[in-house]
Amino acid sequence: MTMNNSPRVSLLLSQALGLYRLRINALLIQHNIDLTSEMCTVLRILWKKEGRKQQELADILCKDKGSITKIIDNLEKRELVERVTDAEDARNKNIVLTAQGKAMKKKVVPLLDGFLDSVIDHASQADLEATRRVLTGIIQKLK
Amino acid sequence: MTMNNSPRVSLLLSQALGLYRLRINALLIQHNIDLTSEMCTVLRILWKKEGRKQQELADILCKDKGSITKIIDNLEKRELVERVTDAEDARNKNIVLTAQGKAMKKKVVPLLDGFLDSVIDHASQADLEATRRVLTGIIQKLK
DNA sequence: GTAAATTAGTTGAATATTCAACCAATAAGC
DNA sequence: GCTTATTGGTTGAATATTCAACTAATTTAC
Repeated sequence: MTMNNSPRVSLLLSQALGLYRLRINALLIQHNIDLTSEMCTVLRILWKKEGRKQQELADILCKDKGSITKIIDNLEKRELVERVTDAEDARNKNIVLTAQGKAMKKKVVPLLDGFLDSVIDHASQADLEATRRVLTGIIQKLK
Repeated sequence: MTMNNSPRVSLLLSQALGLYRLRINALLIQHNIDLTSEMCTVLRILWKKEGRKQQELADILCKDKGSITKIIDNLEKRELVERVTDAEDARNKNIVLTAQGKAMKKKVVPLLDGFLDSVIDHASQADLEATRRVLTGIIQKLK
């Protein structure tokens, strides 16, 4: 008789992501940064390339556009980004960074990168590659 | 010069889990099952071993006890579980399944298991083991 | 044995998420 | 050129999540 006691990948995903959010939010509060894990994820995309429209952000993050509307609301409330209606196509709103939003990058990126690296420093490169391969496959399949 | 374009594991996690929830919720609606992905996760634990207390559920799922309170509220509203105050220690509430809650197992488990297996059927056993190893390590580290 | 500390659960506020319904702007079809 | 379809964004309802403050029950310390 063969036993399969491996926990479901989906369960591990849910546990790991929940803990990530928890620790990242605590880390941000600890450094007096008024942001959440999710707001940082959106900001990181904008820090790479500013002026993306909301639907692009939703596509990149595999989220509903309504979700993005509310995160942008919260970022705008903190005066880190602004919505700029596209001159070419007035349906689009391009999200641009304010000076404050740009300045935040220097504080947040090193902090989060350091943390995120430390979380996976126990794993071998081969295992990390396998993990990325599996997760990417899952994402492709579900998208 | 070496380039590292690997996406962050944390980002892949967030994308994959979001898509899982999306597809599972759609699958449940499609089969006229009035449950969410999260409710199923809690039910699956109870189907394995009934009568757990809320704090145990929170520990297993790495969630805040407030989260569990609300999921149990929703399961109770659907008359699938009941809170039974422990006779030994009146602080604990043991969550037991109703007849309906037990019956639901036959419908939900094969459906979800089939789906969850299909999502990872593209991956090799070795890659899946590596993925479980990495995720388990992350969970240990963050807990 | 009573006071203090701990543990289990609930509640309300803030954020996140999806969905469906909606509005506005643009694109396609005829 | 109009009508229709599509696309981008917002909104409100329902659920999920955490946190901090709270209540109630039990345990620990003296």
